[in-house]
Amino acid sequence: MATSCFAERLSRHVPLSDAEKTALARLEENPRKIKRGAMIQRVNDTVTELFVLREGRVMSFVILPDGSRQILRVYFPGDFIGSASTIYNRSPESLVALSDAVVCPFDKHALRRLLEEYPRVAALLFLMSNAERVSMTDRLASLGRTSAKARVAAFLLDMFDRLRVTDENITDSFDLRLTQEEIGDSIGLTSVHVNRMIRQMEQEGLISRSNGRITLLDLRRLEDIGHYTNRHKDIDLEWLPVG
Amino acid sequence: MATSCFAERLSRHVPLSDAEKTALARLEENPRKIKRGAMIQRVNDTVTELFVLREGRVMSFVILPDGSRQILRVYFPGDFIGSASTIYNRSPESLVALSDAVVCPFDKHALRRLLEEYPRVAALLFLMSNAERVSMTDRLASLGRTSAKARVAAFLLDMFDRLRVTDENITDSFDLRLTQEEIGDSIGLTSVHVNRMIRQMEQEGLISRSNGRITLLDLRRLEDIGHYTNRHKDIDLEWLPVG
DNA sequence: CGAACACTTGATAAAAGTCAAACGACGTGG
DNA sequence: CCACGTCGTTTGACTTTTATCAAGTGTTCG
Repeated sequence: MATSCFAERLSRHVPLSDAEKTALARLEENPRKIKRGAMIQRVNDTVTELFVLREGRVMSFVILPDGSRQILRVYFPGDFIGSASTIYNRSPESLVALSDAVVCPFDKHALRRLLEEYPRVAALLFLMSNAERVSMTDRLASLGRTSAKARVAAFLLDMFDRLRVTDENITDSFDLRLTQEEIGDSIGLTSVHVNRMIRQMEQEGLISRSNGRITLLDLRRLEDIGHYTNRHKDIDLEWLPVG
Repeated sequence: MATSCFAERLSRHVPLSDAEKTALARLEENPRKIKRGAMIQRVNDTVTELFVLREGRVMSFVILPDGSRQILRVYFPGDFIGSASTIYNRSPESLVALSDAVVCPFDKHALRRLLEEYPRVAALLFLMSNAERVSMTDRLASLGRTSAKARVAAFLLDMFDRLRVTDENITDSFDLRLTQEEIGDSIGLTSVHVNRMIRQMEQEGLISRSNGRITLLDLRRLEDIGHYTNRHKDIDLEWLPVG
């Protein structure tokens, strides 16, 4: 059976049958290498493809008329990208590789056939979609109602916990590999202010940095400052149809 | 066949078979009247129910430790509420009725059975979930990267277009039925500042008000100010499995 | 080596928040 | 039926937060 990044991710939550795994692996039959900074999808493009991200990092974002950018989500290996194009003709967001990456594009009709044949996978994707929605609402509350420092703390914790889902080795430090400008564009701040907040948190002993690697020194206090809740702990897939 | 608010909404996008309509109607077998201000679901409650909103308005929100509130979404009749509880044991958000309302609660296992029996409905729900996600990202960009005035404009347009999906009569005015504080809590502003923006937009001839009813006088300019895109126009459900 | 890029820091400006008070509408109970 | 209380809106004075601008300091990579 072909390896599948996506199946591997999903099977962390719930056991998959071999048939399901094989079907999911078919989505990743066409890996494509992408250079850092390359555009994978442009806003308003007519889109018929979705992607599984196999390696590297990708972001989705929009550019407003005044030139400012809002990063909507940072994707990690195993993530499913571009579900918006199942329902809209034109892409509501752009996709750019944040690092050299490998993405596996597949036609949206391939996804449809998958959902028809494997109702359990369909339900699982529905659930993942709902989880992503909750993740969005968490960030919405962060942007709408918390201070700059709280947003930075929450953002770091979110990246940390998402990376930890797939990488067992992470205990208290991780490579963020985002510029301070990119962090700012994710949480609605300028790079200058992000810098001030990071610096302040470093001085307070909340985090430390060495060449791009971030260490979270006081998780408890960071969670408190960021009003952060780790949602991954509460996931319950008992709801899914039985295999 | 029993009437179903939800089926009616979905069939605006795509034709449903009678069997599908009947199945959807079963979700609404237990209508429950709710008084304005009543709590339907509390954050962190163990939840096993989802809802279809039949009449009135409901909001989902979170309260941060400092007491401030972020409204996550305002729901209108025909909306499907609480999909987060399919995947989380404890509700990540609270639900309160903004007006007297009628909601139809159903067990989350009833949803699962529906998805198993009607794969097309499953796909449709997946799509609706993706549409809601895009709606969230639009608001994220609004909160993260636009001015107070832009946020108010975008918010009004969003409510306007969402109400128009189900109410043919709306041409340029609508009953918002939200306090300025609620608007502020939706878009990350204080009620005082919302008031100033609304007042300013009124003086500039962008909108007008009379006892709670809002008239959008210059849609073009409002869309421009709010960097607003009406997503409803671009929906394409050709992707769905054939009936 | 040098150009490009990211980070850092200070001075100043703009946007939005806070506090406080008054106004108006509405509904309810005496 | 009117007085009063509650709730939402409006307005002004002042404060805080964050953005903007500008100039410097690394760092990396061709």
